[in-house]
Amino acid sequence: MSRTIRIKDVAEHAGVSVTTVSHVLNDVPGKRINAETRARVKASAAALGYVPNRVARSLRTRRSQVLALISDEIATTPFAGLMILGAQEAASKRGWLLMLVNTGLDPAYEAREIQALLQRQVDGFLYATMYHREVELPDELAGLPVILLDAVSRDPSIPSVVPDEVGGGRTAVEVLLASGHRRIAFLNNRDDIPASRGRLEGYRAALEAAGVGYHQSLVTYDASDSAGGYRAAAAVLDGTARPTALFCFNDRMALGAYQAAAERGLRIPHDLSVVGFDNQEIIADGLRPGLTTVALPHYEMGAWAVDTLIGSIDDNPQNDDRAQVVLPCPLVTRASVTAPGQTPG
Amino acid sequence: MSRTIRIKDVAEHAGVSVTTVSHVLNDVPGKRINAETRARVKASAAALGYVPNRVARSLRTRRSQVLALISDEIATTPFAGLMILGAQEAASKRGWLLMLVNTGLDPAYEAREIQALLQRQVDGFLYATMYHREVELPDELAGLPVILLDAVSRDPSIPSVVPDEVGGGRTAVEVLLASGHRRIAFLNNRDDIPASRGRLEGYRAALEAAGVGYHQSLVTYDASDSAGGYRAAAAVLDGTARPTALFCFNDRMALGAYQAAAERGLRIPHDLSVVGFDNQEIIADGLRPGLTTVALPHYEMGAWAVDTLIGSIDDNPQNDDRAQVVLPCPLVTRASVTAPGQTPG
DNA sequence: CTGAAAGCGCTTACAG
DNA sequence: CTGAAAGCGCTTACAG
Repeated sequence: MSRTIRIKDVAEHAGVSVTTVSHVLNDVPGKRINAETRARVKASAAALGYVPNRVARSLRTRRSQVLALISDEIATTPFAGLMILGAQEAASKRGWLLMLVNTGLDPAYEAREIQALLQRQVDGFLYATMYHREVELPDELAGLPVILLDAVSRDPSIPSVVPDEVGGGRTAVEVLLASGHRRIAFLNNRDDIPASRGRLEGYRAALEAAGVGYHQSLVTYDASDSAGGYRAAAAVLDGTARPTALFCFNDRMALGAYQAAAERGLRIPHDLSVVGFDNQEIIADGLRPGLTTVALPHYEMGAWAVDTLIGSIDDNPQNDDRAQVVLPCPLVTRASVTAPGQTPG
Repeated sequence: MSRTIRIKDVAEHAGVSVTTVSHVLNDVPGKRINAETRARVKASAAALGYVPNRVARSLRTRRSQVLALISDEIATTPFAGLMILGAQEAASKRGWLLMLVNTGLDPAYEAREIQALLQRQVDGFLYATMYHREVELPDELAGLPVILLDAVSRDPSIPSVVPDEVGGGRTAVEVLLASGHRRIAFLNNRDDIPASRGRLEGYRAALEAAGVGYHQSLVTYDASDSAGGYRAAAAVLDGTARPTALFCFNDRMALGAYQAAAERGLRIPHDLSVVGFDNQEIIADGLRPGLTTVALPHYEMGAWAVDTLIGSIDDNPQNDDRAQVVLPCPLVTRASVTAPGQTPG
């Protein structure tokens, strides 16, 4: 283990002061430094293998250049990865680092974790939930730089980014309408959450815009998993006026709907078109035929949150960017949608 | 913003020296401090809302109490969450924090990220891959405290933790054998990776231990996704001597196998038993019937790696714990296995 | 049992 | 264009 090289060592090696070394290595603006000196300092730093000690710098500047991502349940959804990845890459691009903390929905534990983060002089916080939820910001975070990620607060002054559920619902139904479907069932999630409310609103809006009547009997509510989708699809498929297409609250429900359709000898997409939501590759790509679905902008939300958060920390403490932002949910076309058959049930 | 409280403020408030404050707040062992003084210091710290500055402490002690988790592709598998969660919770339990970094399999980028971590004085590294792989430790990490997570090095001196693929394969086949199956096909992954080699070895070992002959014709190789499973299952199911049970390399292949079985009018488990691998809830729980499968110990590997890494950092620099460790893959029983039918094909 | 003081490795007014 | 020096908030020999 070679002993660690300090800025002082570089200064001595280059025959300049530590001030000068600091200035050139940090490219401090407004400091006019002789080109030859500058080159010499850089050469010395390289020769000695100098690695700046950022914790010393942090102590002095009171800035750590690290962000904390606090999430309720990192592991419960496969989406976590994309959101974290978006945040991490955005941070990395700007030379920031990301700490990760999981609260497990326990407020006392959460408070302790935030305390630990604060002790490390973390500069800002991403408060994330693993599905679009309404949350209250924990007291410990009040007044600090924070952005809600895939979550929204009732307090509109707290910046947040969430998916455009309404737009996504519209998109899903529009692709079905465009293929000629008129009897489109919506297999909704029975939980009263932003996603179920928003997607239903999008469903209605799309129908209305196309001049297609809205029928309550075509909307069912069940658990947002495969079993729920199976039950909901069975109910709607066995009803009196069978729909020609299904818009499923999410891909897991679509998985169940595929099973219900198969049991009834209905072939997708010829006998029944299906659109999902979430774009969970493992399902949407794994199903036969591939599931046309609406993607959630997890990567984009993570990246947006970090960019905005760093911006508000770097630029001005009170940034005007702070707002409740909504990101679009794009359609991912696979093979589960086609025109309705000649002889609808 | 109230101005920040330093240890000096606590000392003045309590009427003692900063040395004493530091000693009582850190419970420095071997320091006998008057109980009354101790109480007074604690009361002052609480009254002032003192929050120790860990970066100052880090600068002084050269220890950050933060670990870095470097992974190749955080977002590519749904497992990432559990491994990260295991690592994060283990770290948190000991008062450590976790930084997260993604390399995207780009060595130049990886080198830069490691550099950034080093500048922050990170104490140790978890080098993780998102599926069990053989890796070479990047040069930048050589000589530093590091543990390979779900990855193994050819260099046995580099500690690592991976799943027991062989044991998992055995377990999967044993449950089938115990139900009375003798013609068990193995739908293997065609990639030459530790998982495919290990699970095949487990398959053979289980057959041999049961006195059941190994037939090459019952082992197929295909892509490790749903389409691959579909093709592999179709091939084996349409063959001359149809198996009564399928052991699938992973749950995604099992998903494809379910589809192939359904198309052939084969009911699971009555006409065909199926065992998967990975325990991807979204598939294993979403399928009808639920898929009996073998779980990968992602949470446990993450926690083990952190515990061991912190242990080796805290205790002795050169710990004897360093070894290549293998963790068991437990069976998760659902509903896809039963005794073979009276009239096997 | 308690304290004065050095020092961790930086940045940054300030001076020249 | 360059440098001497203070100070960020801690910990820790060392002394008493």
